[in-house]
Amino acid sequence: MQTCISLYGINKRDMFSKACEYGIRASIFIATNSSKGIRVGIKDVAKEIDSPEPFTAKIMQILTKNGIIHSAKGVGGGFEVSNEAVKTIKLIQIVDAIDGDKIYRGCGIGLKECSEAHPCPVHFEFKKIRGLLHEMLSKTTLEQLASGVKKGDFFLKTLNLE
Amino acid sequence: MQTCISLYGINKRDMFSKACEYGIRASIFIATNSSKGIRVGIKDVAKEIDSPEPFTAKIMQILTKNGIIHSAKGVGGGFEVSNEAVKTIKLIQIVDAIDGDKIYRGCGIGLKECSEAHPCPVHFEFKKIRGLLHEMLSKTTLEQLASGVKKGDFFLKTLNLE
DNA sequence: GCAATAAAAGACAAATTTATCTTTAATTAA
DNA sequence: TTAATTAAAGATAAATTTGTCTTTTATTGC
Repeated sequence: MQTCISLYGINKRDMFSKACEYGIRASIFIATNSSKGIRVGIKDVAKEIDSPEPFTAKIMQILTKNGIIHSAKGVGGGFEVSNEAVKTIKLIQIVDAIDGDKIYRGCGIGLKECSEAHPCPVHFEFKKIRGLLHEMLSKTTLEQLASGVKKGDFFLKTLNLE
Repeated sequence: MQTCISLYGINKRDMFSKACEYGIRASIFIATNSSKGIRVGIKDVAKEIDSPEPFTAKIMQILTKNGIIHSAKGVGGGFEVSNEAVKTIKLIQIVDAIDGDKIYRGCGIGLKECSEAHPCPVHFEFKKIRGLLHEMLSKTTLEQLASGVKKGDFFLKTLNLE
């Protein structure tokens, strides 16, 4: 008979949604190719970032509508990020477009109204974390991330997929 | 005709799952009462933290199984946290039991393997955020949170629930 | 023991997120 | 102008998370 300690995570929750994770990885991959003047198709994207193709296509549509990436139909078409855009696009724009801003603005324990005047019990500690997250997302450009991948310092998928 | 900038969040995502938010709020509420020697029933809990009663009951079961709160059936029964437990139980135990540890351990953009040796593009920046989150969750005790609520410094629900 | 109380457990349903498939529209090249 | 290519759009399906309801089990007071 055991006292039953720790059943571990009924939910297996990441910081960002799957859609957002794919969106970030895809944007970076597209950016690395755009700098070489190469447009990439949805097949390449899904293959390179190890994501389900049709779902990834949907996310590409959202990113395109939000002006984060550009798409071209037809022969030789595909996705790209302009040389100017890659410098100005920030990670936060991708997150906002897919997961919204609650992760770095909302209350940690879900209160609709949570402020200095009416704080939840974790408000002041969470403020620091949200602040750091917000700062990081606002500062990081697609170019920074893409250049690291191009140099081979960073990776967009695991080598041995299980 | 408009260029269509920012559709905003196809997902509306919080830092923690609803289940986890309810679990934290409920635990704090129970703790504030236990310190006064009062057991609270599921009805009181749901009412006080403004959550759906049956769903909250499920979460209470998880917290009970994980030894975070204690439950007593029958007349005069309900939920409580012992005076010793309230001092030792950390926020991280509630998060682990419900959302698991990926939020403060997993890769920010969903790589199965992401480490110093094989880092994703946001690895080093995310490490700081995850670290701060982990530190905060590990340090914060139920007692700290409950005492703030008892003193009236912190709140577990909004005043005007539209 | 019996009734009342209250949580546990299990089955089920709704909503959201993730994933897939098919059809349509746009573009290019011949 | 036609065929090939490629993303967009729309419909649908599966999985997960959230939420509800009913039945069972344990405890208390009488």
